[in-house]
Parts: sequence; structure tokens; C-alpha cells
Amino acid sequence: MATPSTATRVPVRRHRASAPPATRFDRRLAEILTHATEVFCKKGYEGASMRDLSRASGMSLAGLYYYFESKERLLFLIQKHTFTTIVERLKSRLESVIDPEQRVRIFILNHLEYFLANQAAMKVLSHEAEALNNGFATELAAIKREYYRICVGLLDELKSEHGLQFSTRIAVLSLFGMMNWIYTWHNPRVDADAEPMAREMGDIFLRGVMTGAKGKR
Amino acid sequence: MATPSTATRVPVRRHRASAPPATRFDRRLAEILTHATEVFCKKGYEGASMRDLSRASGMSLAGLYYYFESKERLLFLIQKHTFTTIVERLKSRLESVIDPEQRVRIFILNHLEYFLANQAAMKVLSHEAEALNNGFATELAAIKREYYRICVGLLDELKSEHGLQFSTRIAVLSLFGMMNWIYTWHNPRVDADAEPMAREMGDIFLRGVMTGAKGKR
DNA sequence: ACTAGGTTCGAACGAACGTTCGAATTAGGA
DNA sequence: TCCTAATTCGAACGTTCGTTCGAACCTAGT
Repeated sequence: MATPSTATRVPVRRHRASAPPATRFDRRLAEILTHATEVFCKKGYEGASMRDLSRASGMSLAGLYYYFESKERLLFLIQKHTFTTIVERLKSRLESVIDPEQRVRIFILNHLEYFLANQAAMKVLSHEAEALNNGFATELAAIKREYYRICVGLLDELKSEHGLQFSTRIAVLSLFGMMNWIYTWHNPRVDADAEPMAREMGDIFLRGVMTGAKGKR
Repeated sequence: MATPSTATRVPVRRHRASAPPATRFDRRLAEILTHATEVFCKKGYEGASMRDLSRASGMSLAGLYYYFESKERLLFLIQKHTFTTIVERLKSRLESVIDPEQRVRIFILNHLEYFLANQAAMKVLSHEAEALNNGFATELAAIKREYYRICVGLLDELKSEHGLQFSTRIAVLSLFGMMNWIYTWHNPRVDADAEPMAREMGDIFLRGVMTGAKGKR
């Protein structure tokens, strides 16, 4: 419905991807996004009111609208930033590794590390996947598809390297399920850090997918 | 907050677990639950309004409150019925099987069969797990814990039968993740039925958990 | 000290929310 | 057929929702 890519207010503003100083506007917006992420995580997108966000970020209700034009666009900004970051990190980490099995393990480790280091944001990304409307939804779906395709690529490499036979689609989506479900149960006081968790899930998944089912040709 | 176990209106009504005729009241309530499940599935619990439910079930807004006393209790009734049914079926199916590996496969098949045959209800159960408050939440958590404990039992049987070593907690929760994540991606026009899906996921999970990690004693 | 534009806010808008109430309607046994 | 209890509904309650507007405030350059 709305146009997701246009700037918030009168002047056109652009985010500089990796410049720490940034403008006053960008810094304040980032603060608001952080607080809003926490609220969306705790109460859900529909369950969180703009007044909740106002209280959490210490800014007046009307003041928030100087930084974004709607609650929906706020969710979009959170999800887009989170997803973009995790994809960027993955690409950079994959550059240095060629062994297919190791590349899958990197994928799992990258996902879980980011997930556990940014639990609130990742829960909002996973749990509110259907909350956005047409315009916003399609832009986010593109990033999602790219991430999905990367994982498909990794598993296809693995299959051809070891002559395996299994449904890539089911395998990829099973792996995403294992990893993303974490937000429903992970307890920092009981459960391990990302690295041992990634090893354990990587063991289950890779053994499961690499054992027994050799191809016949 | 409210008392989850008391009847809806003046006369105390009890559900007869497996009597198809039932009372007029129970039949009408079941119809409403079915329609409400569909709406909660599509718009989410918070996103669905009582007026949406009224429209979907063809009953006036006020009329709905003759059958349940709050929107929250309606969600509770849906979740409780769904969860209770899946646990009952599992128990009955497990009675006839003793081999630990087969028992795990039965668990997976039972879960996926029910999931795919009742997608809307299972999505509401999975996705709205945090939507209920104290009173309702604890009663549902009890059923959830029972289901979880059953799965832990099955995996512990498997471990001792084959002398395996892995974290039961991580394995169980990974398995739940694989299975429950389905509601985010399953497409009946593209994806297989429950049985081949259960075989495929069972293969990945069981090979993953039974390969390589033999105990040392 | 003055000014211009970036930033914040109190107050209010109409719409939609969950729930209630008393009256009207219907169904089934006497 | 009548009577009682079960069922349904229109209308309204008070509250909260997302969003807007104009005035006030703050900051930096001159």
C-alpha cells in the first residue's frame, strides 16, 4: 500500500551502512528501533501499541512520527535491518571456506550466533513474518528468498560433493525449523552458547543428511 | 486472571469426550471454534477482532458471548482441544509398538499427520503460544509439558537401547522445531503428504541422532 | 542577538476495540 | 397449545487504538 523505500519526512535521508558517527537523526532512529524491538518481542506486533513504544523509548507519542510514518513501517525497518545484517555477515564468512560440509557448519553457526546475540530482533523477524502488508512484505520476501537460496546452494554443493540423495527443500526447511524454533525455548541460564549449540545441531543435521542415502549413479 | 475451568454460562456444562451427538450447545460451540480457528490462523489472535469472528461464524457479536465469556477463553478452548487430541492419539498409537526407533517414528508421524490435517488449529497452537494469561497459560503449559516429557522418554529409550550420547533436550527441541516450523512453509500443492514427510524428517533426525555418537561405557 | 530549520510535544481526531444488557425470538416437553 | 428455558440480537457502554496538527522548543551558523 505505502511505498516502503521513500524517506520518512521532508528531507531525503540515507543510511550510511557502516559509518559509526552517522547523523543525529540516524542515531536517534536507531535508539528507537532498539526499544521498539524489545516491545514487539514482548507483546507482539499487534499487541504492542504506539503508546507502549512511546513509553519504552522515552519519547512522546507524536514525537515518534517524526522518525517513521507508521507503525507498520517501523516493523519493516526492524526486520529489514536485522535480515540484511545476518545475510551480510554470512556472505563475508563464507568467502574464506570451500569445503561444503564446513560451509554448512558456518551457515548454522552464523545463524545461531546472530540469533542468540540478538534474540529480541530475531524473534520479531521470525514471529512477525506475516504482519507486513503488500509493499513492505514483498521487499522483505526478497531478502528472505536470497537467504533461503544461499542455504539451498550450500546443500546442493554438499549433495554433489558426496553423491547424496535427499530433498533439498525439506532439508533446508527442516534446518531453518531447528534453528528458528530456538526463540520459543532458549534460556540463557540453562542452555549453551551459540558455538556448542551450532555444533550439536550441525551434528544432528549433517549426520542425518549425509548418512546412508548415497546416490545410485 | 479468570478461572479457566468453570463453565461458560449459568448451567454447568461438561463435554463428553467422544460422544458424537452431544448437546445442541456443544455442537454450536464446536462450529464457532472451527470458524474462529480459521480467523485466528489468518489474522493472528491479537489481529482478529470479535467482529471478525462474528462475521465468520454468522452469529451476532453479542450472541458469541453466550458460548464463551471472553476472547481469551475462546483461544484457550481452541488450543486445549487441539493439544489434548494430539496427545490422546499419540498415546493410543504408542501402545502397540515397543521398538524405540519405531516409537520415535510414530511420534513424528502422529505429529505431522495431525498437523497437516488440522493446519489452522496447529498454527494457532504453535504461533499463539504466548497469547494467554496466567490462569489459562498454566493449564495449557501442563499439557505442553506432558507432550514434551513423552518425547523425552522416547529419546531416552532410544539412547539406552543403542548406547547413544547426545543432549536429549537439544534433540527434542530440534525435532519440535523441524516439525512445527512446517506451518510457515507447507504448501499442499507442492509438498508431500504427512507420511513421506514424516519418513524424510524421521530419516534426517534419527540418522543424525543415531550415527557416530556411541557412548564409551 | 537573531534566525532558520531540525526536533519534540500536548491535545485532539474518528475509528475500532472487547464486553454488557435487556428485550426479542426460538425450541421442546407438558 | 401453552410455558419455560435456551438462544439470539440490536444498541450501546467506556476504553484504547493509530495518526495528525500546530505550537513550542532546541541547536548551530552568522
